Amino acid sequence: MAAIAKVIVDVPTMQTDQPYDYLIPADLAAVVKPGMRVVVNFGKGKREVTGMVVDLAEEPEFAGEVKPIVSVIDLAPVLTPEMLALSSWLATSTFAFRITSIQTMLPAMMKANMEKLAIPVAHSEAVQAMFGQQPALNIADITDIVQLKQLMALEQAGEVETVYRVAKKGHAKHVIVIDSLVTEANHDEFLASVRKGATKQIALLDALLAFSNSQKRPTTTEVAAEFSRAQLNQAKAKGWLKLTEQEVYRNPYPEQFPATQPKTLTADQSQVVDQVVAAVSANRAETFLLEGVTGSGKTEVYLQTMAAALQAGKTALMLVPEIALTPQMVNRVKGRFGSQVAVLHSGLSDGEKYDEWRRIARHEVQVVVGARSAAFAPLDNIGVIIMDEEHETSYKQEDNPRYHARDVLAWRSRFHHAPLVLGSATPALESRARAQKGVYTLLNLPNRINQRPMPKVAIVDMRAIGAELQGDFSPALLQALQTRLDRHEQSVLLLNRRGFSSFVMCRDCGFVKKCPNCDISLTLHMDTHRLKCHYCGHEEAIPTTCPNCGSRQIRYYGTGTQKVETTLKTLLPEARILRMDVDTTKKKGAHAKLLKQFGQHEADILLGTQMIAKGLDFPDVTLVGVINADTALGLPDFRASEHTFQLLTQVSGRAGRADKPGEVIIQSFNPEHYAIQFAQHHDYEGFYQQEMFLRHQGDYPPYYYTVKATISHEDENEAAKAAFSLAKSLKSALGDDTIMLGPTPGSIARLKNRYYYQIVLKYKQPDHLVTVLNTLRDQVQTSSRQGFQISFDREPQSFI
DNA sequence: GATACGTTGAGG
DNA sequence: CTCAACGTATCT
Repeated sequence: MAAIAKVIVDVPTMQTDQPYDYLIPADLAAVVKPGMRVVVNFGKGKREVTGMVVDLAEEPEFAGEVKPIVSVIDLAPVLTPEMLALSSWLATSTFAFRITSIQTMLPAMMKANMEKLAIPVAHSEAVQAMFGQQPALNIADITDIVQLKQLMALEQAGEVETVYRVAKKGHAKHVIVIDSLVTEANHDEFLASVRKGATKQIALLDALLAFSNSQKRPTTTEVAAEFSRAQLNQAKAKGWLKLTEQEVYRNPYPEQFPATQPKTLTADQSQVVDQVVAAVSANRAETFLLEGVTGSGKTEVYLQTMAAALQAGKTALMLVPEIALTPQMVNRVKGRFGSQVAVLHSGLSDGEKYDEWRRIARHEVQVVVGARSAAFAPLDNIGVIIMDEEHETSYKQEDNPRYHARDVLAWRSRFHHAPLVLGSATPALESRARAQKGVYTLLNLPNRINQRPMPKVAIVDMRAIGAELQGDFSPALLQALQTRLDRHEQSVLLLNRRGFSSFVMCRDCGFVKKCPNCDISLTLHMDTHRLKCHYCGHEEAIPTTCPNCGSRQIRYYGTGTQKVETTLKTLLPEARILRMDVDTTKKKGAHAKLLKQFGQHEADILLGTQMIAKGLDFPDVTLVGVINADTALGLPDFRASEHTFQLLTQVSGRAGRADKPGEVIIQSFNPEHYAIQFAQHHDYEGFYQQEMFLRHQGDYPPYYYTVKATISHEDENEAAKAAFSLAKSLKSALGDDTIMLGPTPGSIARLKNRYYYQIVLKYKQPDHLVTVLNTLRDQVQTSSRQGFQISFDREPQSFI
């Protein structure tokens, strides 16, 4: 029997990011297993922390005193061996702490809260006055400063002790079910025992009789409006009913879903399904890139491959971007697989997430659909993994651990020997390039279902309009909107909010000032009134006239949805407008509600930001307008063209999904830009070729991997010095094939009184770099003074 | 992250 | 000399 447990403690710092040896007490010997959370003493004081058992051993590795485990939190492991291994890989590959990785795999509700308690040890008068009958005081609850000071004095005097304890949170939800014992036979007998005029009791008896007759077992909460708990308890004492406590799952989707039948596949679709299913049957961890135009029936392909995995007695995991996880989407999956489905996304409450998580862990479901974090769904025996809209940037987590869901899924695909399907109409360049190299198997769905044509895309040159421009609307777009209003058809208007007001553009010629060294747009800094390059640190004054055409119309560019809505209301007073942006969708369920309203034709125009580009399918939408296609193009981001192309293609696919032909109007200051040109012709492959050429020229991904190192300190000089010394060490440790940019000050150079500097590395050999960065990080931490924070972000989404 | 324990420096 | 204030090594 193992005597030692290797425990990762919940203290997320660099120095404690390693397993600690703890003695397993004899009475817990048979209980403690890897994957269980435990409570241990850590450090010198009486401090309890939670930890995760990651391994067992016969003998301690640590030479010093080994403390015993205080208690176990779980009765069964909450992490499978797979998840423990995954957490270890995640920590090293993202430079995150092991405990942080572990915590992202568990539902938020399982994160234990610590409470700091004051416990009396003497019985003095002062202690009596402070505590009264209470055995302990929770220090966090004490708001009175005077009381707090008294308590501190008592601790000094040794009359009070402070202790850290792990506070267990409420976990499973329980309901109390009412079993009626009232029958036709005994109803009158019970009635006779009740005092005359006791209307409530008589009503309760009648209700109970009704429950018996209809075989209903209501819960106490369901009848709370009519009968209080006190009344029910009394009735229980009289033998009218039985109360039983029952654990329930919170059901976030209580409605019944209309069952959907598998659709007949087109020849293209069957070919794709056959290839993936072959990999499922062969237990082959093959990665497929499914490139399918909007409307080509990718979802049906997903559903049928998942069905095949289930048929083989396996499970299926499907990731969808948060904003695409609409009720429409969920209905479709639940309709096909019914109660075998668990749904995980950020819209659920912590309790709901916990319950869905447990249903998965207990093997009660075979299919999981969810957003990014669902990549860690505790599914066993996975047969197929699907990632829809694989190019979506929301798959990358922007705080620690900075993982990309695609990498996590690839890991799990290898672990389970199950195929991974990456699907998109506009794959990320990295993915498409891997398919080119044969790392991924490329699958194509080039045609729309029912041979529907792609919508016609018109581009309006905003530079040529001048005085006829009304707000942000060209005459052509206004005219098209008016036509839809007359025909009682609907329109979708996209306002590209990316890069709002962060750069300077000429209103006359569309010129955007670029960095002379990096060929990347300069970012506007309002604090210093200068333009800066976030790659190399180049800086210059804001021009007053356009360097290209001499116009004075060069200014900050940007527009908000609210402003557009106001102009639109004056231009088209009879139009009913629905605005969808971060402001109007903040509340839970607001997103779904707005879409439903629009689906029921309660508005003529849906105006919104990127979020309207996905997951909506309305037959009456025949016009899609893009108010400003260019905003993202001005961003200091080498992926700007890619994102613009993806967004325009995506939103174009929203027009004319039914029998009515669709029209797309794109307003642009750069109509000849290749991203806009290729989007106009729905030409992903053309865009891919062109963009790859430019990436090659600029030494950008996918030709190079990238990593962003950020170093910060309270003192600006220290931060700068550390950044430059880090740069120096990097230069000597890395080969000539690594390109280093910076150090430059962070875009928000000061944040929470800390100064940030960053270095961007472009490199070819990922394994070597990970090793170098990991050792360097440890060196910086130990050899130099404290006060530094250093973090690495692999394949960052933003370089500013 | 929290703690005990070291080193400093002002006040007596 | 005392004590608090600050810095820092350590946690199994």
